[in-house]
Amino acid sequence: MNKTEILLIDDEPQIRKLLIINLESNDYKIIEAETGQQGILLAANFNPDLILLDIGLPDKSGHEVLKDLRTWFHKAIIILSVQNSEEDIVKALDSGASDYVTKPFRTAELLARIRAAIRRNMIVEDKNLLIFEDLEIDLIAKTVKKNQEILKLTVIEYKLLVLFVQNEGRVLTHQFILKEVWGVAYQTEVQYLRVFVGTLRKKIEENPNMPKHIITENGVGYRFH
Amino acid sequence: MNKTEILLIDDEPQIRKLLIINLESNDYKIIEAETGQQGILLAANFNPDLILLDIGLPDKSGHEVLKDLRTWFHKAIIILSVQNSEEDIVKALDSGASDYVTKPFRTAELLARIRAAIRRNMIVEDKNLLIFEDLEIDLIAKTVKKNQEILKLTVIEYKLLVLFVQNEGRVLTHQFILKEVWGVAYQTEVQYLRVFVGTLRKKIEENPNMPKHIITENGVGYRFH
DNA sequence: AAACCTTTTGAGGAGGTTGTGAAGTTTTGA
DNA sequence: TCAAAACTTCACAACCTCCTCAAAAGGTTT
Repeated sequence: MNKTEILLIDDEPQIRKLLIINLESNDYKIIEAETGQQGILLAANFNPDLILLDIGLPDKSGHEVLKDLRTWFHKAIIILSVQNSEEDIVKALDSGASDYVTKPFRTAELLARIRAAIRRNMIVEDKNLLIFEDLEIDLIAKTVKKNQEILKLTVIEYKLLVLFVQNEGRVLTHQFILKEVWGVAYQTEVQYLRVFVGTLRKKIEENPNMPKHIITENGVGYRFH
Repeated sequence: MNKTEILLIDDEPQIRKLLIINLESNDYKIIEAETGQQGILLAANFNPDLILLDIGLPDKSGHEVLKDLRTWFHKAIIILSVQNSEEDIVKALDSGASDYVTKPFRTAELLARIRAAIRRNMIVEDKNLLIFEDLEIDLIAKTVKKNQEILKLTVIEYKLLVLFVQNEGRVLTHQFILKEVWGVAYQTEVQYLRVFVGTLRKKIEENPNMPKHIITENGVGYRFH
């Protein structure tokens, strides 16, 4: 039988040790990471059932790691933190954290929250490889292929495409896209969007004049199909 | 528009009041229950998107209410409690609670946990589709299909159609439609409406001369069927 | 049935939106 | 550090949407 895998991202060895003892005795398989960078890498390789993420990491803010993971990792992520500030909790939950537990935590409660989070996982199937006819987007490897050939996309082009494919069929307003890709401060810069939709179409569309993937919704925004 | 509905089961009036003010200002619709029995009844009637359940209820232990609800209610249930005992938390989570928040709670955190729980609901939830014979309107994706083919509607045409379908069977006066679609200042511009009903019919009707969806109510307005 | 009012339909133009090439500016990577 | 790549900004042509007007068709009332 396959054990449930948990990826533990935390820089403090003593905390890791404590958690590993507890988790292993509850029949979980643990993968350890000391840094956010390493954590992201291991998450991609092992595709664990749950991630325990310490928000106070040395290399990268835990919040950034969380956002990064959430672009393609759809299973449970529980935040561990010495921070108990409301702001931090709200930020983490709104970035897609499944739960937020403050250190020092009570072991039985943490285990119960892990069980609850894993129970909810069941429903979510992960979709890390998205295929649309001639297009193939691998969210883990962060690569895009058109007819089996790898395309070279810039950072913004890639973000834009991921936003589109994750909202396939839905009409996305200019403002929404700008907010998601560039940030809240850029919500009025519709021209950026036009330029980048143009370059993206040139790369992903068979015939950029007659786009079949990125459809213009006049006066509103765009829709991906 | 459809607001997210939250069922609040708590016997303390002042807590209810506090929560209702906060939740309503965040655009949720609240249903109140004072007892567990009443809560179960209202949950069955309203099928809310989330339940906030006080574990310390007078009539029935909250744990029993939780178990009862979970036999058929599969959306989010967040436990509120003055109890902070680990045993209680573990018990609630293992009985199927989505989250456990101790009183006194911090409002922003509770709101974030509510958002997180509702976000997870979404995955299971079916989409908001309106179907009228050959017509299919997806209010979330903002797309309209006729015989499975996506139609290209302008902003005004779409607004007009949504207004019609949301008032199916009802006679809508010219003034009402103009007010809703164009704004209060346009209530006398009946001609706008006539022209747009014309273009909309061309797009959605099988035979625009013999419309079966948008029916003219002479001298009054239109009716959708 | 005639007169009057309401609705449908089509054409055309004003004004706004979109796409695109190219010129600046900043960032990235060797 | 420098060159290349990526991003931002601009200008303008092409396009689309909405409104206007007018004529024709359809309904209602006397």
